[in-house]
Amino acid sequence: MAEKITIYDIAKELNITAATVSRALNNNPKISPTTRKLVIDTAAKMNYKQNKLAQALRSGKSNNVGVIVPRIDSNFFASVIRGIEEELHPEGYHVIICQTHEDETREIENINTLVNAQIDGILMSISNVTKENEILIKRVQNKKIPIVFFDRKLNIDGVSSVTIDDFLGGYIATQHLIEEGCTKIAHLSGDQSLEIYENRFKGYKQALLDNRIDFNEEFVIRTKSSVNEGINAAKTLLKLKTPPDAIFSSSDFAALGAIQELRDNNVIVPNNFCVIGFGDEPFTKFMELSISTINQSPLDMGRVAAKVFLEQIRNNLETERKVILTPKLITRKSSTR
Amino acid sequence: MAEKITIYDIAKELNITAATVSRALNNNPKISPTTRKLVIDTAAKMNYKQNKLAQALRSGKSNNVGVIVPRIDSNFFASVIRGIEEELHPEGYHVIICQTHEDETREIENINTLVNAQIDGILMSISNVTKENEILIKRVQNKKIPIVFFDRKLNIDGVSSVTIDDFLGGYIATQHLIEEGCTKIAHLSGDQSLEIYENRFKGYKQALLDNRIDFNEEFVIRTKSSVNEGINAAKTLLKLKTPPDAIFSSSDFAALGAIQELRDNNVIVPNNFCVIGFGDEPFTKFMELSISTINQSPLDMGRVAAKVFLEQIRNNLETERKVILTPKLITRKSSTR
DNA sequence: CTGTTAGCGCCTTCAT
DNA sequence: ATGAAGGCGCTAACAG
Repeated sequence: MAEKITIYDIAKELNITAATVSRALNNNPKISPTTRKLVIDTAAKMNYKQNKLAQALRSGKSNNVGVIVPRIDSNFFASVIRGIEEELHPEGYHVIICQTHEDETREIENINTLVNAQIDGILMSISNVTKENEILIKRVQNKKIPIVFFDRKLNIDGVSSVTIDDFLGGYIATQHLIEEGCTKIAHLSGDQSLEIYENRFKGYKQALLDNRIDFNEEFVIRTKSSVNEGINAAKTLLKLKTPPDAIFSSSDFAALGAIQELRDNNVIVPNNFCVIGFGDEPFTKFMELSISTINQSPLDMGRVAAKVFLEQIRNNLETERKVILTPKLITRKSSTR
Repeated sequence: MAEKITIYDIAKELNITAATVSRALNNNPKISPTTRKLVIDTAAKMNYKQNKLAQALRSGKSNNVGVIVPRIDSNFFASVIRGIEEELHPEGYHVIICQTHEDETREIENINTLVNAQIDGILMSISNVTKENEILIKRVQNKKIPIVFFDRKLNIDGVSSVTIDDFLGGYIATQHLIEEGCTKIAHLSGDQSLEIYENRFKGYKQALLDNRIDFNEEFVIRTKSSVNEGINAAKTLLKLKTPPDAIFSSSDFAALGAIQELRDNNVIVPNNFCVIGFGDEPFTKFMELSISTINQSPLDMGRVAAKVFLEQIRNNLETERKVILTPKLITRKSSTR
């Protein structure tokens, strides 16, 4: 009862050949309706299940795609993956998850093992911008394996990507703070070798410029995306001789930390100090002092990335697509007076 | 340059046979060191990559495991998956993600497609308790495919599981509220056909009993795990002629909703009303009025589930394991006076 | 130590 | 409309 049933078993049962069984099962037009029905029925009766592995080896298509992210337990990446899975599942693809933990070696290793596993495509958010992984990715591209970047990308000709307009995100966040009356706006930035952080920073600067506000180098602090680093950044900022009156943080977590530190120093948010984050993490909405932020629609990002992948597969990678989604300003209490 | 290199190409290059190449590459002892080095070197030179698909078909081992969860974009499941991935990756396994969205049909379909894809095991959190999926799971079990349940399980002989002690979780949460001086404790429960919710409820009742507090049917409200349902539940509770003075919620989200509604009705938390949730979702810690909760150590749960799977594989499923992790009480502001 | 053979399960020419 | 044969890439059994 636990035996593996193959098309040969069905063939033997019906005194026909495996090829016929295969054809019947695959809706091949040149097969008699009688035989087809017979085959399908006995296949069901014998509880036959197609071995996808054999089919994959034969066809060169595994129906698996690899998704590489820094880590999966962040709401952003989990949501993107959800979008990818939901879009790809109906098309018969499985989603294989890999994490890099921002580690360059792991990133390279993940790409290699996915390729060896004969995945049909890679959707990834880059962790490290290095020559080495760029070379590797180009090599994968040469093997005609579609690659789609989402969020954090590398600029490579012919490689598609789905991102949001981070420049615009930085711009509207800053513009919003200015409209709320803030003039001394600090910026908590991430690693600017990653485009997303560079662009948010540029958007920030442009908004200042457009409003004739001087850019102040002291107001820009490099932080990781964590509550603690936000706390430290706020400490630094408060020590300045002319401290800022607002923060645009590239990370919701850092924004939260900053708010905590501000409050600990009796700075009243938002009355005396406005804060806006980036990412629309769930907690920003839940706080009593809800945190303004920029929404990146991760679910859509995943869906679109998946669609781009499907398009690539269907058009033989002829079309390179650089999709740019529009960030949405979410104004909440932390920046509204 | 983008050609697929196989062991035959290497064999031809060296005027030996593919079998020898295979042996050399697989560290087969009976091969001369000279040949081995030669093979390995030219393999590297030719940029040979093993085709895992062929190996999988040949060996009957795909080195893929399927993970089925209701959805991936919840911190709990994402963390479990992270744990699974981290434990299994070094062992050469890939993790395939499937979501059910609590839909019974999808759950069954996911199991089937994973089996067809020749995965080496299934780790899952059950979405629906039905005869149908129990039968299917037993059938998978008969095929000698290891199954490991985590968190939400089915009780099936020979199928391993990793859960937390939900009874204890419900008990210590309730006990804590009692120790804070609460006597009229309500309970927001999930779907009690799922063991986890049934057991949390039982733990709640036992704690009441042990403290000689009468159980009040009116105080138990069935909610889904959402902020809105928490709000509605609180509304209902506040309308009672003798409303409760505390809530033990099986869900952090419902707990949050309840707190919001309480505050909207000028009930002061925690002074006049204590609330404790379940799950230790990130936001519970971040709130200004941080929410007490029960931690389920999802990362460990994932790791242990993965270890149990590996054990099953290695021992030919001979050992059935029912691992029960200990929940941790996290007391925060919402329940501490 | 290495070559020969065969087969994992499937599908797709090429014949008939 | 169906059968025969071969191969996707790999490895294990059997020889020698």
